[in-house]
Amino acid sequence: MATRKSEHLRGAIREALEQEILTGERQPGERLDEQALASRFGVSRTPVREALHQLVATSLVELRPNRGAFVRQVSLRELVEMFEVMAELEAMAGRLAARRAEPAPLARLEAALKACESAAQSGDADAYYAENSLFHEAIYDACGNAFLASEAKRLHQRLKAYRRLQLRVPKRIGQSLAEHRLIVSAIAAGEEKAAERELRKHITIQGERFADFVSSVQRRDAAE
Amino acid sequence: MATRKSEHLRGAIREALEQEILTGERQPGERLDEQALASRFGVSRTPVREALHQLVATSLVELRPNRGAFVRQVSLRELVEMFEVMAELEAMAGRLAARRAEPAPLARLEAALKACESAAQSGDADAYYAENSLFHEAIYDACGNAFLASEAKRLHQRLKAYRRLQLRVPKRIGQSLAEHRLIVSAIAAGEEKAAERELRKHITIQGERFADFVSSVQRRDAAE
DNA sequence: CATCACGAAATTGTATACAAGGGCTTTGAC
DNA sequence: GTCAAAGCCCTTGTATACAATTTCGTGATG
Repeated sequence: MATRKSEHLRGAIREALEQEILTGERQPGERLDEQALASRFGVSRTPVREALHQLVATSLVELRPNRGAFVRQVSLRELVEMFEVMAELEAMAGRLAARRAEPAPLARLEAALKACESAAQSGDADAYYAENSLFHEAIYDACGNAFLASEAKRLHQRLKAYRRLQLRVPKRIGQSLAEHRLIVSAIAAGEEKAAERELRKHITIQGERFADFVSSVQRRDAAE
Repeated sequence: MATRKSEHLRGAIREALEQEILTGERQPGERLDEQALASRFGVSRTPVREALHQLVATSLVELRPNRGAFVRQVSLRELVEMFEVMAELEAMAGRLAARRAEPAPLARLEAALKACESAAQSGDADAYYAENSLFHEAIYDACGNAFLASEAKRLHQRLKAYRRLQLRVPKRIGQSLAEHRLIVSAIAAGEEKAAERELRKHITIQGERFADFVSSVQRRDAAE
């Protein structure tokens, strides 16, 4: 999409900070100095403050009163909990999509699956990662519940950075793709229970793989 | 709870506006003038703006660029969708609570049920409404997933104003209470499926009753 | 030598001042 | 008489200035 020329400053700043936090460029617990950010972006403190407040709303940033803004520390436990909720929302979306099974969203879903297959064949993990996101969004959009779709996208977005890590696991892409195929055929066939079950499994596996990965890396972390 | 003396202005303003919107004192679509609010609260525009932005994050207020803030118009369709998601989250919380079934949260849940019974006997709809909220929060807290609990509370809060309406329906309180009893016994017995099923039904009924009520009242509304 | 208190510096929170953008009204032309 | 365009006014968006609170440093005292 084209970059809107009249986009407000706080929007641009929010996106920039969001990116930095999600990519891990900004370490959890790091303090975000308003003045420093202002001079870095070449603006005053006002839009920076507004951007930080928006990030607080998305739980990426924590705001201690009269202390400043800090990159929020997300514990392993909380991440596992988030994946658990994500699995439930995805399963619900899949069930509803199977129940409705309207032609147009279904066609988009199958197109997204094909795109995943292409990306998988090319062996490009980043490409598969991108197509994977679009595939899941296609499921949300097919569920016929716009509110559920927006909530699912919100949570998906929050888990984005973490989800990316576990695609590095060998053979995970092929396995993920096989699961995608099962999901699509269940939805297309209108099999609610199968769609729900397969999607729940799909996300739960991601969560477990991720938890294993993180706990093996961050073993040094103190138990909070 | 005691009012914290050092509470920031934007917090107080946010709560005040939130209250006014949820109680319907502020009509949907109504414009919220920054300057007017500032002079009304005896502060400058800055904290008012920050409060409005926070309300945007909770979807209570819509912000049209360079146009100002408006009380968000929630369509009947969107409300039905929100109740559908609420039902799923509550069902999930109930299932997890039944699975874990730890003594302390269970005791709090049973206490909340007793409080509902007392309020129902007194015939005070508002009191039952308040205890009902606490009962549902007790379920969230018993699920052992803090993230799910916070998300459920957030959505519960957003549906608060609408939920309140349909308690006016005669005999609904007694029926609600009976459903609560079924839910608690299922959770206490560790029957995951029963807890999930009863909670889903409980919320779905609320949603349907509410939809009936609204559509009978707002029949004049133009289809958007 | 440690601990507590006072003070100064720095940072957030709020107020005010300025700029920019959009809507509404009025006026002119067809 | 109607439609369109331009200008004024009001509003939001941003910058700067001020106030209040917190933290860290320094010194004095037990």
